[in-house]
Amino acid sequence: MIENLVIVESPAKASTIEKFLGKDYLVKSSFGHIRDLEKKNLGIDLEKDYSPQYIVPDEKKKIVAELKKLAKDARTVWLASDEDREGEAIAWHLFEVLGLKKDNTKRIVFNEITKDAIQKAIKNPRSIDYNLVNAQQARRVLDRLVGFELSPILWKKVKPSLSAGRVQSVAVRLIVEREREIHAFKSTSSFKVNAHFLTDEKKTTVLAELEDKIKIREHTLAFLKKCQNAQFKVSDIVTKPSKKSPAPPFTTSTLQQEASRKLGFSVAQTMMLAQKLYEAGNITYMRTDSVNLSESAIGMAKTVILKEFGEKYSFPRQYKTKTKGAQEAHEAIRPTYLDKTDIAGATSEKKLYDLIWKRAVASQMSDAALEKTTVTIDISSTPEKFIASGEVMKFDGFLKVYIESTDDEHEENSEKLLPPMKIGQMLNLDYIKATERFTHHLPRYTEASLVKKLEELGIGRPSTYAPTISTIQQRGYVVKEDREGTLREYQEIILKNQQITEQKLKETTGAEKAKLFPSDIGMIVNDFLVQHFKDILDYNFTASVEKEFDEIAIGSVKWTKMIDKFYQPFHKKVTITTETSERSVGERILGKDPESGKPVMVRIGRFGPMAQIGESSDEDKPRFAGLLKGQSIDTISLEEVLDLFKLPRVIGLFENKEISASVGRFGPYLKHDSKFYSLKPGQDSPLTVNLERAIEIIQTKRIEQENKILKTFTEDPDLKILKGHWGAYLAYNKNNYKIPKTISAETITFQECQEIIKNGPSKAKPKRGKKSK
DNA sequence: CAGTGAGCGAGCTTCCGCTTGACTT
Repeated sequence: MIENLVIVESPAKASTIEKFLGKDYLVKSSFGHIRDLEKKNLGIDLEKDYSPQYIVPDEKKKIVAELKKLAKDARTVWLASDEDREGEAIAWHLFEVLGLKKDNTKRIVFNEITKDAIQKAIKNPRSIDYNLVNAQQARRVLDRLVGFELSPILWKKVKPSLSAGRVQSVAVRLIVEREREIHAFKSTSSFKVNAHFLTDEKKTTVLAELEDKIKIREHTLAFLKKCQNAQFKVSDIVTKPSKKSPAPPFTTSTLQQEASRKLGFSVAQTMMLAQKLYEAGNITYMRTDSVNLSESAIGMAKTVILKEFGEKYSFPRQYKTKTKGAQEAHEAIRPTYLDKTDIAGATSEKKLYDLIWKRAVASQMSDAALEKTTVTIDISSTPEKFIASGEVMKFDGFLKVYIESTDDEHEENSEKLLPPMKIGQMLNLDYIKATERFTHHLPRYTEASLVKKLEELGIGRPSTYAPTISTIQQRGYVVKEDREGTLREYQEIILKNQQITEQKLKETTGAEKAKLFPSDIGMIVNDFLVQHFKDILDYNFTASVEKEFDEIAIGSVKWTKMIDKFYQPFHKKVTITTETSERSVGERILGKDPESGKPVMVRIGRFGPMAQIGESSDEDKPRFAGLLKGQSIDTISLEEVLDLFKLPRVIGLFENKEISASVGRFGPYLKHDSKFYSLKPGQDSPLTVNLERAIEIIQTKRIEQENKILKTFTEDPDLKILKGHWGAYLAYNKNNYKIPKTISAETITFQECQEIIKNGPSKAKPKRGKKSK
């Protein structure tokens, strides 16, 4: 007989709580939800008021059986799942599936894991909140209806196996629209004019910027001419105090952002490391939308700050969550023990822990006090003014520990220390430099900045940010890529020693690192969905249904009513779209082929993005060509398409044989002496690669091939021992054979090789990414 | 492996949110 059985959601949480509760309590974990809608079918009975058809999935059967057995023997069962919509539903599913009884089942909640909080919860049990449960059922059913009715339309109208959903489709939309904004963006340039002055002592320089940028070169030159014999006088000095406050401790989303900005971690990587830290007991729960810290954590932080930095640096504070739709079932992410500055583990874990520690500690520290000084400098020959600004830190406060990063890629930290100056003081001009600067488009999303945007829109939850980002990449809607920048020319005009000189310089622009780009399929699917299901793709759709879920949660709306109101018009739209909409292949007609006069178009074909000259109905067949990597249906020009039809292209002769370049099933390649040599997309293009470079590629590949060979045999020159990615293997007649571990690749004999060949080639790789049933 | 781009149609794909391992290569 067990006195008390407590069920929580996470096993790590279970073991912590067990310590607080003592031997009369057995604490177990449900490992999240224990049942869900049927996997294969819709799982919702549309004839019976949307009645959900729940099943316990196979992987949960074992844990359910165990909990059932324990619950039967327990005097009291405490359902201690999280205090939010999903947590309440978990408690209810447990109640139903385990066959619990009302009189000995108690529902308790706590949103911080401290002894006090848990004991207080035990003293204040309640019963299951069915309104909250119904809000969750509505959420679950709505997501299923949307996902399972939209996806099949895409299978019919675009491509099989695609998917759509309330969260993922909006995430893709953000990326598609940002990409189009970027393409529509026209950069303009203007001249930023910086003056470098010397103070009387000629020891320190003062950097000042002209108030307004100058649009064109001629005006810039005219301005510099005016400055040639001018005098420069300090006309005003304004000093203003300012302060900076620390950021709140981490939530899942802000942790993902900062780990990306400061440590370069992907969203998935951050979560995996945080999970490890959590399981080792080093940090609190890592999937949270709350910035709340427990009283004891605030106390611990104070002790640490007093000891490490002194009283001036301590400033305990409690933060309020501003995030849309936050459920706040947990604390913010923080070290479990704030006095622990270092942990055992891998370097990456240590780095992430350090970040979490700094952010949490800094959040409990004093504001930084700054003093901003703005100096206005008059020019005797013209009314324009130079402005020098500087910043002095009067007290570092939390900045001693932690500075939050931003996503701004073009940040210029011009705030510097200024030497002492007086109003009326004359300054000596060292030189003036006018540099041509360009406006830049909005940045492409990174994984982390996309998470930030989704959170702002109230779309998705801490537990789904990382999976959503991986889903939209897996479906091929979005790719994470680096892109090389292009060289751009800019002008610089300098006035020094009364002389004006001009020069042209070059800089790289538009380079991207680990950014999210939409694919052709991503754009086509997005356009299709936006066209036919505008309301669901609306950025405010989630926010508005969340409001309705809230109504259900307080009991003022019946959940099936809400679903019905949504589903009736939605389903009608699904039916109409299925019946009436065209197949969507993203076709764009670019113009006419100057040679034949036939129309030139691009679209998605059976094997991906392609270009076509002529209609399929024409007497002579249309001509086809695949698009190159990096080209997009959305943006490719007629010229670029016509270039594609120049392939295969003969480049020249090498060793008396022709080298030609083309694009095939596996990308661009060179062909020489009936051997193939892949071209790296982005590095060499089959349209432009020259003979010299082609020969270089062929010779490099030959050397690589040479190095791969570990051993050959005089008995049969076709039989080779090669060095592969996973070690040595045997190659013969275009088949590869695994060498048994009992035989060393170095001493293998010809006889042994023949033995291996007799046993047949190594099996083809099994299909990935699918769990067999 | 490297020329494709059509059509027929079996059987399959798919959502969002809670949670962790157990599996290859």
